[in-house]
Amino acid sequence: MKRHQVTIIDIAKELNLSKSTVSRALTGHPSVNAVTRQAVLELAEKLDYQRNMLAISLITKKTNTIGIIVPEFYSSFFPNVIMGAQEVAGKAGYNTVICQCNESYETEVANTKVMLANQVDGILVSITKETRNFDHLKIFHRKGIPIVFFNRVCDEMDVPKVIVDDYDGAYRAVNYLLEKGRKRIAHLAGPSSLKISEKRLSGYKAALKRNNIELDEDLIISYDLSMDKVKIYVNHLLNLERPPDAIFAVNDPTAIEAIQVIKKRGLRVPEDIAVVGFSNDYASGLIEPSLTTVSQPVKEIGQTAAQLLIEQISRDVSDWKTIIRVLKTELIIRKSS
Amino acid sequence: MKRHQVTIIDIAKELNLSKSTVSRALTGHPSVNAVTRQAVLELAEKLDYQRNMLAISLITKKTNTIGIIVPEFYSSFFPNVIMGAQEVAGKAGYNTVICQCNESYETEVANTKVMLANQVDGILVSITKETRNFDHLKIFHRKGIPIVFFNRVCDEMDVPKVIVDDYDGAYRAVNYLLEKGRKRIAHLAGPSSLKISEKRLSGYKAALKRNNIELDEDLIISYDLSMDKVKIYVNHLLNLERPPDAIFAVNDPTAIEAIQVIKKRGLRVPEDIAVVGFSNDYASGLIEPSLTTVSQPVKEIGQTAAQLLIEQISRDVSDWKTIIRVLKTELIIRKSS
DNA sequence: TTCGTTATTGGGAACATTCCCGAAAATTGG
DNA sequence: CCAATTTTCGGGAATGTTCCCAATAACGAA
Repeated sequence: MKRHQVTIIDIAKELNLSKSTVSRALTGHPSVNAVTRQAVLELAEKLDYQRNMLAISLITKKTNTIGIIVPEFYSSFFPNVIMGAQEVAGKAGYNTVICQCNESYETEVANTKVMLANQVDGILVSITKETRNFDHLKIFHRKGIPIVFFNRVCDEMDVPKVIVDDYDGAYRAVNYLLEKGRKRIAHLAGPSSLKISEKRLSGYKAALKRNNIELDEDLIISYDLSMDKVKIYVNHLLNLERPPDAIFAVNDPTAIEAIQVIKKRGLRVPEDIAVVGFSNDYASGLIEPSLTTVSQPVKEIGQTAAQLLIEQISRDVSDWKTIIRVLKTELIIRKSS
Repeated sequence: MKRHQVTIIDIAKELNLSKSTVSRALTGHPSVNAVTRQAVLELAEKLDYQRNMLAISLITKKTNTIGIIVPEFYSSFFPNVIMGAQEVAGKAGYNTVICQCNESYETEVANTKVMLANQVDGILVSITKETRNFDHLKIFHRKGIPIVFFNRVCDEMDVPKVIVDDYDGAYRAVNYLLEKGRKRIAHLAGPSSLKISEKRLSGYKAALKRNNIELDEDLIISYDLSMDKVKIYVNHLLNLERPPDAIFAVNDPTAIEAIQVIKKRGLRVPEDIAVVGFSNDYASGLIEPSLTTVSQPVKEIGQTAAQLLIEQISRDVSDWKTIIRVLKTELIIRKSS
């Protein structure tokens, strides 16, 4: 049973109209008689007519689809950002194609090709920890397809970005630890390829400086965010001659992992060593002791990113804005500090 | 600067060929001279030609896209299933459109329309807690678009399904609690509209019966999975004249929430009351005490679902199979029991 | 040389729509 | 009642491909 899709031509024939008229009636074009329109609409309803978006997109060169490329689904961060983005995209009539890269640069490039082939009207992207070359993303810019970065942004591209004030968040977190009397604060930093790592690191450094604490490079460990390594680094820190009395982690999963390791060693959090994370993931309120962390307005990140993208899409290529929207963080103080 | 998309006609003109020949060369059709093909391929490369999938899909009536509809992104469950599904779909050359419904029936129906409009080749779906009417999904069946359910399946449709043995998992969990000497085990059940709730409930009942424990209806609370209600129900249970000494929750978020409430009341887990969940979410290993739970092969669920769907797509409508794939669960014993 | 074959290629319909342009019909004003 | 509009509609090109059917060229064989 080959099912023939109902087309405007079917409707046209049945009503003795031309496809042009049916098209106009369906799209709400003003120059069509009210009765005719009514008849078309009714028949369309009756035949369960569905407009063929493929054909429409082919002509209009617009798919009403945006792509979202995220590096991972490990924590609750990206799923939540996506929810925010989908919410405003959906309201604006855009569909969403989501790609998750498993933190792999190659997958990111491949996903990028998928988006291109699918002719998305624009993309939202947060890069993987491996991404150092941005040619695959610059293609979009060259082709006139809007792109908006969020969270993990690309510094060498002049496009809109949605970030939080990582520097300030880190600064406040470390400052808080110092106020609480901590003297030796270690930092489990992310890879230097990511701007967020750098910013959080410099916030950390600034807080120390402000409090006249000398920077001890031994206490700064930059790693690639693969969770299995956390154990090694935390143990390394605890084995130092003068171990830290606090750890500021680049993100919550790292902080959570660190707490596990510390507890396993028989040390107490926060008595022996305080831990602070970044992001306020779902899990951070659950772990024992609950994690002090710098909370990001996750959903809002997704919303503003999508909004910016949609504005960009409707705008003309010539006057793309390179807005950088910086959202506020909030220090959530819990038991781990 | 209006950017003219490079088409096969551009290539054809430049090489003094017809678009037919170029098309054949590009698609690897055998009946085209080796030199011609080479020339076409090279020029295509040089011009950065990209096939227009819209046009191709319009003709072939195949978009190479599958849709995934999930009820929520709250826990790590669905993101992980999606990762599994995307993995096998991607390898088979399929793109993925993901929709998340916020547990809203209406959003699900809307998302369903999106999928239809986008002409997906098939969909993977797990219904919302509100879904009781399945007309919006039956449409796919009628239109000859394959559909595969996973996790939260629809009982009244004869299509492939991927589930775990919920009955068995619940049975083993409750049985374990009984072996540990618990006498009054409460069950925080999910809404009866979901098959998984029912199955887990009956596994619970079976385990009690098997151990000659009389069923106490007061200990069974069926709720709608909205987290804020857990507090009320757990408190209600603890206020009973003969409060339970264990709680078996329909899923991990519920169990985790229950633990929080119990702890807040000053009771100890598991000494005063044991808690067991279902799914082995990311958070369940982190909470204190760590949660005993029935683990599901999450990624595998996504993989098999996608596999089943793709088989269905390539198959002819006439001989669709209605396979039900039941995966195994595993009882993960941690500190909460 | 001529005919039958095979290897290549071209032409054009089809896919479902939109949109521009012109034509027919209806309405209005004087 | 006729010209001038305005309203309403149809025709056909265009979107970028695929695919079927011919047509042309080349190449042997008779």
